[in-house]
Amino acid sequence: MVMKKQSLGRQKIAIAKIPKKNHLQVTFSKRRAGLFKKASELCTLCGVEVAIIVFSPANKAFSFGHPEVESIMDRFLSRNPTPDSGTRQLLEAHRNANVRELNMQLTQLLNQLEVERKRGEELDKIRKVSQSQCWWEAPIEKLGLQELEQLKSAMEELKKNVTRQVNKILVDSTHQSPFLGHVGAYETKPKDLNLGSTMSPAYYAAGFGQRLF
Amino acid sequence: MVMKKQSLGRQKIAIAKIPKKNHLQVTFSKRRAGLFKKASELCTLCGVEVAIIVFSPANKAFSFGHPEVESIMDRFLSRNPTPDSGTRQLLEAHRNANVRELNMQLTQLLNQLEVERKRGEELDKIRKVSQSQCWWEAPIEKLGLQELEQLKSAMEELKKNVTRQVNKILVDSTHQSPFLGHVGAYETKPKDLNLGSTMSPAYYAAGFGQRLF
DNA sequence: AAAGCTATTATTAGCGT
DNA sequence: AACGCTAATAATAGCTT
Repeated sequence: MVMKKQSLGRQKIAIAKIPKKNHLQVTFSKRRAGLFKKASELCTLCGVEVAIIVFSPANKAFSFGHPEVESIMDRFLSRNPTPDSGTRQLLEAHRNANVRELNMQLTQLLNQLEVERKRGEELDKIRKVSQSQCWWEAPIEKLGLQELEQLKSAMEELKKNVTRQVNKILVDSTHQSPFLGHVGAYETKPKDLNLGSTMSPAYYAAGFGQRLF
Repeated sequence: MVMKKQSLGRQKIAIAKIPKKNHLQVTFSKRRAGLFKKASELCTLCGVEVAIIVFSPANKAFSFGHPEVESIMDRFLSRNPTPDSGTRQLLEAHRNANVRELNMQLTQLLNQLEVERKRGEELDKIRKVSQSQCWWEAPIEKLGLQELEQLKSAMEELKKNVTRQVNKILVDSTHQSPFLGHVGAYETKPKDLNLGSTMSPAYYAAGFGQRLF
């Protein structure tokens, strides 16, 4: 009796938009729940206030709030005077700082991308060369007459070279001259995206508010 | 020499308010970062909008927003009874146009980078295989004695095959086999490596709002 | 406080149902 | 679409620096 493996288990995924609609929906639901759970734990563990608003792919609003989304938003907004008050310049400066930061990340990424692209091309080239050098590996029956004769003489030449080389090494080896080729490895440094942060106080535990429109 | 175990690693904790102040602060920072990261991933994976506001134990406000905390809050509030901000959103939108643009580029680049990285890995793998299959392609000076002798006998065998084949074709051609009349370009069909690389068309990016008051 | 380091626990991707 | 399962990845508690 053959038991097939039930599942490969969790697979690594790239953080990029999920193309398949239904798959995306499932992931959205699961991860939204996970996010709200994390928020809830943060509230309980640290006694802080958290509000989250999520607009789903179907444009529906989901919210989490402890103790209340609205009160937290109000508090937040009251600390963020509408951009016609005196703090505007501060916010402006801050925003500019963000822009600068983003620009830096952008530049860094462009450089990285260039490196990776070059590397990709390099490897493409290697692959191409390797394939063109290996054309005679194809079934011999497929070769044309001219090619076969070319191959034949190439073979004979190569055989001579090889024989010569073998003899050379046999001679050299009596003189103990070993050497090894070394292939350098590439090193990439993906540089983590930096999560920004700041601060504030509060208490209590979590509740899930879900709104469907 | 006795090495004491460096750490017990992660320990299970109950989800209840952490009593030790400094410990709580550390946990708050770490988990807040984790929460924002999760939110960012949700944004990217599902192309949705998320806003988070957290008031820290020290009463400081931290926020995460994609694309912008304010715009999401406005959208949320406009669906709920609290209409007091109407024209602000437009100003905000304009003000943040370039930030959004940068964020988009950033995400696009991140996605591209991921694809290129994958492609690089793929080709690395191929190269490795290719090298192990084609070790004899390396400069002949780098080959070891054993490899050279292997190569030599392979060459001899190949030469025999080639000679035999050439003769066969010569004989056939006297019988006017029409197949071999032309010596055209040899066509390889290397079976293009199919990199399933549909790029996601750049969706928004996570913006990290950072406020210091 | 902030950053690094594991040993662990927690989350979740890809399946079935 | 929601739930269960499980192998695997990801997050992080408790330390050290």
